Amino acid sequence: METRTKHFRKRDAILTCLQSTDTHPSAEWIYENVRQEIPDISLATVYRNLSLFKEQGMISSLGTVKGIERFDANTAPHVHYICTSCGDVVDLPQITVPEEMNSAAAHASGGRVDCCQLTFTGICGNCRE
Amino acid sequence: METRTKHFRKRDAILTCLQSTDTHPSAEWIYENVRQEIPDISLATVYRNLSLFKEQGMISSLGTVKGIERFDANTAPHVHYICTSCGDVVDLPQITVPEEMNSAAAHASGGRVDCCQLTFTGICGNCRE
DNA sequence: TTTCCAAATGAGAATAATTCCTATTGACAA
DNA sequence: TTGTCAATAGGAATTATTCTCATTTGGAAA
Repeated sequence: METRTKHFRKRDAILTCLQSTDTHPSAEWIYENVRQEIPDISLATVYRNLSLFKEQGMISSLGTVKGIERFDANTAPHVHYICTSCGDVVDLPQITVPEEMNSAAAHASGGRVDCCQLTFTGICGNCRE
Repeated sequence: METRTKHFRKRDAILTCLQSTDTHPSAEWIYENVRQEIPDISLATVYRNLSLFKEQGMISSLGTVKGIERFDANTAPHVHYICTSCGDVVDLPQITVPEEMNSAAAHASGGRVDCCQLTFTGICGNCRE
């Protein structure tokens, strides 16, 4: 654990919170959680720092689920399963996108490929009862 | 071309507009385009019918690009390339997700898989100059 | 034709996620 | 202590999308 001054306590708390969950949370969720330890944190700070982290490539975003952006501390390429009923997101580490698909995509698009997202959607086991 | 009564002229125009482009447009874009032929159409009608079409499975949504939802008349599974600079979306029909990945995802998640989305992001040829 | 009904719509208000603005605070250097 | 600058809180502003409701429309019954 690096020695950070009080100046960054909140910023660190936001990152730590995201890193310590596998729920791919929203900004609001992170806000509520960090608030448990740091009651005077502001939602704007959460948004500000999340977009800062994202810019720096320290975290990634899954895009929006039901209109709300979801974040992920895992920046390595991996596959997601999203339940369209409850909105839960889980990783599917068993499945990987073959490397040659990336170069195929770069070739086919004529552009540079920075990232690849494979997402399955459906109804999860819980929601089907 | 099915015989629809005049009652559905605007609804049809929205669907036709989406079907006649490969730009994966936003609601706003569709609104502006349909407005060329039908000046008194309202943005609410565009949103209303797009979500109706989506519910009925007649169209699909790519999710949001830069915070704006993008639609697609092609409901068959296919791969997209999104430029993070200009926001353009193109299809990559050359690339397909092997069928066995779907069943693997269903098995790994323990849920039902309804759809699978593979999206590559990067900087397109135009934006790199 | 005239009347009636339900679906479709327009216009603008309402909502909600996200971003912006400004005054304040903490850390550090001079 | 004083000056500076980054980080922040709090709330206002923004903006895509949805909602409300009065109105229009086309079609079918009378």
